[in-house]
Amino acid sequence: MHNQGYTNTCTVYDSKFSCFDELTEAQKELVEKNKVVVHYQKGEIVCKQGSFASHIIFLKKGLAKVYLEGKPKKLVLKISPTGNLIGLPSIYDGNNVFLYSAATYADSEVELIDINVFKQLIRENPKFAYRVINVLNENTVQIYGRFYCLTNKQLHGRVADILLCLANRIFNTMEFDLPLTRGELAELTNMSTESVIRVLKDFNDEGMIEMTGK
Amino acid sequence: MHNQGYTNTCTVYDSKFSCFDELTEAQKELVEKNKVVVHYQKGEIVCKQGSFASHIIFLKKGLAKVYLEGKPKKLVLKISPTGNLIGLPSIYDGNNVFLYSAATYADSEVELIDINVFKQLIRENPKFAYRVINVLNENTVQIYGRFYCLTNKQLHGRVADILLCLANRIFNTMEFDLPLTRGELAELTNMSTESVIRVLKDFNDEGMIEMTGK
DNA sequence: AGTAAAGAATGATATATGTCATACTTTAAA
DNA sequence: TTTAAAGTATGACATATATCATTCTTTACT
Repeated sequence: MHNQGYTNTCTVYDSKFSCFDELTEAQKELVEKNKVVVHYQKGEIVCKQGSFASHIIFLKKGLAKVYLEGKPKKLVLKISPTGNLIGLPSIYDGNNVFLYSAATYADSEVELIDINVFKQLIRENPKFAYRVINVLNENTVQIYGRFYCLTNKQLHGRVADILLCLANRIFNTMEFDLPLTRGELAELTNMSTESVIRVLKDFNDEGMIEMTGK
Repeated sequence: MHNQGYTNTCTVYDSKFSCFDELTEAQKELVEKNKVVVHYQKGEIVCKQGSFASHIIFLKKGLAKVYLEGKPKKLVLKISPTGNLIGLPSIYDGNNVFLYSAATYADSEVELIDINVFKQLIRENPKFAYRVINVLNENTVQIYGRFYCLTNKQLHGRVADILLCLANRIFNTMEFDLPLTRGELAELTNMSTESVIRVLKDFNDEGMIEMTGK
């Protein structure tokens, strides 16, 4: 095995923290009054990089990918499971724009919380703010690990990382039905579909994984 | 030209925000009392990834690179000029460890601020916390751009990005003495020294840049 | 000034990985 | 059930980029 970084390399970002439990009843009410629930079907775009960020997105149910737009291809930053916030980095003075796009991997339910309300909560509730900082930093760890992985590991390592990550964080078991196409895996690992196929075949041949069906 | 992302790709992270002006006099005093000033020579390590983060680092004077440790090579996350904080992502409950290493590019002066004092300030001054969030998010924009650049652009694009970035953010002019060796440029662009040399030569041959001396 | 060490330059070669073309298989839709 | 579309598989090939060996140049030290 080649290059081992010291850092975590998981793609799925599953936050330990929920900032909302730090809110007072009155503040929770404020959030309730200033949010909207929206349903998305699989594959739909939840927010678009560069567009005006009028709200923070709470993924109440579902699964989403968060990615940077780009030609010739996007770059997936992370997979966001249920319970995560999307759009936190848009809390940035002078430039209220989504830093990234997000799209659902499955039918999802989302709460849109007014960004100004969110900002107000930060400014009036320091514990909440502290939690938000924790969430942001947790996210940073994740992304840095992935940054290292995609820039310094090669095909086999990248695919192995993703598979392990999915097993640990999404399925919680080593045996699962892969709900992603090879093309989607390719997008996640920043490589070509053909390469994914070949690497998967190698793993299968070496007996590192078992594949049944597709 | 090949692949153009929509995102900023600069390596130098120069923050617009200083969180400290949001502090009260008493709080500023608290910081003064709980900080230590340390001098580093060029090339010295300011903080080490994985070590216990007992303090936040304020780069009072100098220039530093912030990078992830890794075999076979490190990954430079950003260049931090004077006035920036290093170690903010270590504010993360349960795991007070430096997420990255940092080393100076030049003789530098640094203020070490007790991390618990810093955390306390966040918890008791929401405006300060809000500023910290701004700084973190500003950093995130930067890193994401760089992430895209290093994963999806090729040699020539990456070198061009770095040169432009240095010109814009460090030297504020298009004509400057490059204080970095080809090897250091290679580290910044995540490529081999030889490739940097060749790309620079190409740029020179095409008349895109002028090189005099080394 | 002389010498060692570090950096720069360049060509030959190896390797990882993407691209393209084609065929096969599964899934979904008419 | 047939058909079309999407996904999977595989081989040949192209290309970007690293690696290695060697030489030349600059810098720094005694």
